[in-house]
Amino acid sequence: MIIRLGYVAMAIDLKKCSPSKTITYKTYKKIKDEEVKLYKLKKVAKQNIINTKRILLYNVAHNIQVYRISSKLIPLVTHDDVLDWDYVNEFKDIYRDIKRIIKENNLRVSAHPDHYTIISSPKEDVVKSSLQILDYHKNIMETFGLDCDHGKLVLHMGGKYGDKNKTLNRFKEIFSKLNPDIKKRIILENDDKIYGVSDLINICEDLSIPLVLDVHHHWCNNNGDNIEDYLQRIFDSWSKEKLKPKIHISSPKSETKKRAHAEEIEFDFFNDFIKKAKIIDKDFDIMIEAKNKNLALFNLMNEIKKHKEYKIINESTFEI
DNA sequence: TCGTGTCAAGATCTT
DNA sequence: AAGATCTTGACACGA
Repeated sequence: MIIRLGYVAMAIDLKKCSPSKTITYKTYKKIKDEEVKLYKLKKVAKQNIINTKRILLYNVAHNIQVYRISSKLIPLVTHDDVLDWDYVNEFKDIYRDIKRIIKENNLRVSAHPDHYTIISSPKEDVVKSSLQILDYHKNIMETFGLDCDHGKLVLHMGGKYGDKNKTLNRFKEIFSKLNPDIKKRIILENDDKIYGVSDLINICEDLSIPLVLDVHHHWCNNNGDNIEDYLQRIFDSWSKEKLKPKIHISSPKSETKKRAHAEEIEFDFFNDFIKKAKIIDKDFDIMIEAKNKNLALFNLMNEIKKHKEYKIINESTFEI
């Protein structure tokens, strides 16, 4: 069983390389001149995209193939009353480089629209803005040269709104009406409070949506279910599209802050899951969601090295 | 330049 | 009905 590790958004040891810089909405609104507004937006966006390219090159240098881009590449793009500009055609040359890096190195690049993107909300305006956010992410995936099979968008189900089943049905209805270019990209992740694996697996099977298992979320919110009873179905939810499954992992921050993400990945927590996945014995990828980002990935690999049953393949990949 | 408070978002819990 | 809380990296601003 071969497993690759990846990380989210930032490479901590790359200095001055944030892909998530922004201007606050409040500050933006204070600017009077339209040209100045546009200049600011473009300047920040360009830097974020260039930094994303730098991070991708860093990943290639460190043999990391699994990566999630920042959800804030283009500042304020999802605000309704912020100037509309052509962020797709503006930086064609940088996108071309990024496309090439991804393709030549066969990188698995995904995106996770922030948790305010909720298409199952009963509020029409929340759904409307969520669709705009999804459209933006689809555009970015396209500029990065990632088609529907490769550039996936991770979403959560959303709130409870008093009735889980009604919410699930609303999701189904809106999902069925989505633009196919967006619909085919959506994958669903279990959350840490409301929708657990057992809530999502049926709808994922019904609608052919891959289920992204978040091991930490399942630990927080599991309805008494053991993950080993669901793993086969979870992995199978990716098979229809012939995709390698991907899961998320993080460690609880502390006894009192169980849901928050810790700086690092605790080996025992990780190892415990790997042992359960070994029963299925299918290759998959793991997205590390730790505060220390790529450094947590390296530190985890260092821990893994100490254990005989793991065979190290490169800086981010091992076999068990 | 440093540290501290503020910012964005939606849902839900608390007052 | 209004406010606090959750979450996150980074802005904004005063010292």
